[in-house]
Amino acid sequence: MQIRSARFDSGWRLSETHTMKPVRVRFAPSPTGYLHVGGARTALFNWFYARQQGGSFVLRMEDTDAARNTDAARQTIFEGLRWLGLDPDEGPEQGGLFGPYSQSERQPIYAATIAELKASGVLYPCFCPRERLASLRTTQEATRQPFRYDRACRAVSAADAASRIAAGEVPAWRLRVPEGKTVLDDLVRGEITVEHADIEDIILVRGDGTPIYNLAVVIDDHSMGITHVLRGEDHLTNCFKQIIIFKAMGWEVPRYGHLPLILGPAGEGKLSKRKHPEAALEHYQARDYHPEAFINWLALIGWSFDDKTELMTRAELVERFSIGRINKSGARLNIEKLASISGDYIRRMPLAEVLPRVRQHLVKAGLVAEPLSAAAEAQVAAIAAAEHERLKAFGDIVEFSRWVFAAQPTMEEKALKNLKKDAANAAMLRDWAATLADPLPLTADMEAAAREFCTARGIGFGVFVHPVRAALTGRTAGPPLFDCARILGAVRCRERLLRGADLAASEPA
RNA sequence: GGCCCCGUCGUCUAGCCAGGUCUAGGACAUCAGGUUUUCAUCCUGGUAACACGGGUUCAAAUCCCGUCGGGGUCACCA
Repeated sequence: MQIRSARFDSGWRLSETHTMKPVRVRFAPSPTGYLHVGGARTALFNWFYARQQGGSFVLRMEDTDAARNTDAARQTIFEGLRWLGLDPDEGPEQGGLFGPYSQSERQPIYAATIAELKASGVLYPCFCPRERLASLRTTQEATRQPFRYDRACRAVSAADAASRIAAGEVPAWRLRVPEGKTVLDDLVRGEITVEHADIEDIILVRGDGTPIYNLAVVIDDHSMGITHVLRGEDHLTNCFKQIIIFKAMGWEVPRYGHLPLILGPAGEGKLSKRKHPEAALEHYQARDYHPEAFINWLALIGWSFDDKTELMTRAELVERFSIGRINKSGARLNIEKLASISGDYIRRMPLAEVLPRVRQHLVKAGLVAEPLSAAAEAQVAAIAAAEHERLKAFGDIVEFSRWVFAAQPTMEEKALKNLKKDAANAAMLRDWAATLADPLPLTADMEAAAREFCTARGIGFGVFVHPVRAALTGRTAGPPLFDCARILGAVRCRERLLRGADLAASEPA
């Protein structure tokens, strides 16, 4: 099979692979304490590809930096992937033939390759003290030179090096970048060429003998049989160093595709958790957007199916995803679009499925306590039904329904205004309260009665509705008025109407 | 600063490889109108973009060059 870039889909250009080997892709996050949206999208695209190609989706923890590696951080990633519905075929939790799946446990695997690299001279020892490296950098910055190691230790002879090591010096080991250039045929960006003169002799092995990221990935990707690497564009410059290592070891280089970065809302650099809460997946999990909507939205950042189709099921996304249609330019997050899509998905759900999701949020927020009485269950069901079409995310229910659970509703300014708008409002509220039967009639009957009530008083329905809504909910927006009334029940309606009457009659502050 | 990547409505994008069918399509947002007791939903309609300059060509959003702008990366981090 021929090697070619698959930047464009043309039907007959079917191949994004260059071998007949089964596709093996990986998601290799670093447990930093949160799952970045960009990482989530990377995981998603890899998962799409694996599922579509009948390949394997491997999860690997890049936790060689022990300081940041905590169990909580790992759990955040596992839970994030679960929420997204991305099940790894192999990983720390599920194991597999190519384990272990955490770099911190793979040191023995690295040792052999490191020894081979040292023996072949691809790695050379660097005895430069950190202070020298630091001052070198400072000088280069000041003189506007490229910030690169000056390769001083390449001049140290093997014999010298051996004796210095014997004398107790502990060198770091650098990659001896060969002459020439490297051409990357990127799956999303096409051919990219970099001259080796522009590549630094980076440190690959620490003084303590452990490999640096750029070495560990190469060894892992090779030993795990990874065929395709889809990752963020921030790895593009690393890629050339990695390819050099692959070639030095005589290993087959996987196919690479570098995804465009997700930028801050103002287009200012990549999203960082410090500056943007929406950088972390937990942000979306907490509000609880519809997960299927979320992956739909995420898939649309940097990828598209055609010029029209946006709403797609998971199965459709798997079927339609193609690396060739991944964009090259960075994208900003459009959270409002997520809200729109999620609201769409939720509206299409049967109420019976919305109810438990919504219920769970009310419990979690402490608005209702488990176990719920039959009356409370009925009330929650009524709230869910009433707010269903307004939800952009399941967690929205909490703010939407606070007015129900408060002893008396908090009055919004506009609601208070509606209450005081007419001098006759206080009397109207009291009079209507007096007409209320317990239990309250069905909404249609209540409305009919209310309209008659208005006609009898010679007022328009609108004059009635706004103050009543204010008294009942303290808000100006919400479900149909009589639904609100029934959620509260006759007794609480009366209480609120009377209090509303008092507020309406009180002097403006 | 070196190297690398990118540049279509406010935002996400289709179109670019194989130049004409593009008076540039869709979605979100926004504006106006309709439905509605509010909000939401739903329906209708509108505003809004090929970064700039050259070149190639009968013809350029599409190809080439340059400029400008944005981003990434340059740790004994990942």
